[in-house]
Amino acid sequence: MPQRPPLTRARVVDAAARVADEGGLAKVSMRNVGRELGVEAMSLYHHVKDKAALLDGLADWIYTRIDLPERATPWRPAMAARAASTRGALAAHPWSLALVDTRRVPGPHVLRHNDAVLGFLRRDGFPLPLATHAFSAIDAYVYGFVVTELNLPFDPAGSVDAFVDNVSALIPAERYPYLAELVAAHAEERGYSYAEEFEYGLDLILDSVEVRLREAGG
Amino acid sequence: MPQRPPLTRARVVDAAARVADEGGLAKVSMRNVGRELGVEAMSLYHHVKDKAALLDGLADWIYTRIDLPERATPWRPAMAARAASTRGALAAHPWSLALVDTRRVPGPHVLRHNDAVLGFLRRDGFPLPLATHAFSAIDAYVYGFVVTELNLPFDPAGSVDAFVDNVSALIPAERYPYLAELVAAHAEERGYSYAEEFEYGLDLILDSVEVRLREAGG
DNA sequence: ACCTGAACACCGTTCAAGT
DNA sequence: ACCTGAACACCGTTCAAGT
Repeated sequence: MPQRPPLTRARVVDAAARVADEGGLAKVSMRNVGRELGVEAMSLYHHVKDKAALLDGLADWIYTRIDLPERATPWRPAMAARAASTRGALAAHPWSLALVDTRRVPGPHVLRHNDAVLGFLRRDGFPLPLATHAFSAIDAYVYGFVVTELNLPFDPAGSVDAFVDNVSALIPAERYPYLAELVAAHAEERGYSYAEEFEYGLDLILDSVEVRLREAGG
Repeated sequence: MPQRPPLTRARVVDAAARVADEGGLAKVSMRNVGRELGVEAMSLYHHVKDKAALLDGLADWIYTRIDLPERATPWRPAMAARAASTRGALAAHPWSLALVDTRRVPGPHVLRHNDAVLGFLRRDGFPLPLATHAFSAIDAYVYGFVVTELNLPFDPAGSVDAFVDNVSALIPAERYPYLAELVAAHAEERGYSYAEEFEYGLDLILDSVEVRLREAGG
């Protein structure tokens, strides 16, 4: 009786995702992923060509965590929901962004996702060029937002007090007057939320897309 | 007589940038950076705390390559120029994006840059909230655009023919009809340029920002 | 076909030792 | 104060050997 199910490429990639979730991308080594599966590192080479292929697998894996747009929804809330889902998945697995950066061969889940989004817009009346532009702009914005979000010098879910302490130590007002003004304003307002910031920027894009769609007679 | 100038933190970071430019981020090891400077790896530890600090230095270094907005320019072309300069710097040093992802402590050049941009908008009539929103949205878009640009399965500077060959092999039309349609359209048009795509998306954001600025009485 | 152990050429980092 | 060499605990990957 086999103590463990046989290795497959999918099981190897899943294990790598678990290792990355626990210890970050730096901990994803052939040896560590092997250990996660109760197997020697060298066994993995029967299922992935090399470590680069394993990372390609991880880059595709994250797309299994992103919802596809639902057929019945109008395009604007559908795109907003997709953007939120993408942001959530990338933020929940912070290692994934670094991979999206560097992988050059899109995996099957990436292709399926992109095809679905494009199809959704086309069936909802977008001319092909506008669908392309909108898709490209929204995706760029979402990726970039998560980059800056993960890169914040404070925990966005944390308290405003901690935020102020943390940042004002880094930002002397004499040297960076406008950044200091910004920090002070946020400290006063107390309601600053990065989630709101996300939606504000997304609406800037979607507003313009809506104008262009009307101009195109959609 | 000293054969080489004494090590400094700045010289160490410059050397690391050279190593990254030549061989990618993976080649940036303490040993390789040491070799670039004609010095043992262990000597670097007198100038940077550890490898993480060296990477922090690299993440700040890229901002020395990005132009600050010029005082006399109106906000819209100034923001467009800054976006283009940022995109150019990140694309010219592809390793830099992966670092912006993961570093949590902004360096002095990052702070100076952000302060300058914010100040530019404020002096040009932007209320603080709108300046913040615009800055955040533009930066997210630029970062994310470069992510997808570097991630393209073809060389954006290459020929359209190569692009079509490359992509259509990856994208069977039966499985990905909308992606296939997109590829076919681009192949026909022949003029597709990722530079135009960049500006189209940026204009989506800037158009909306302009509307908001007028509403705010700017 | 699938898994393994030893081996090779690398890592980051420590430490005691040199100047 | 600054640089070094040896050492330690890691890497990815190869290869010949096992089942």
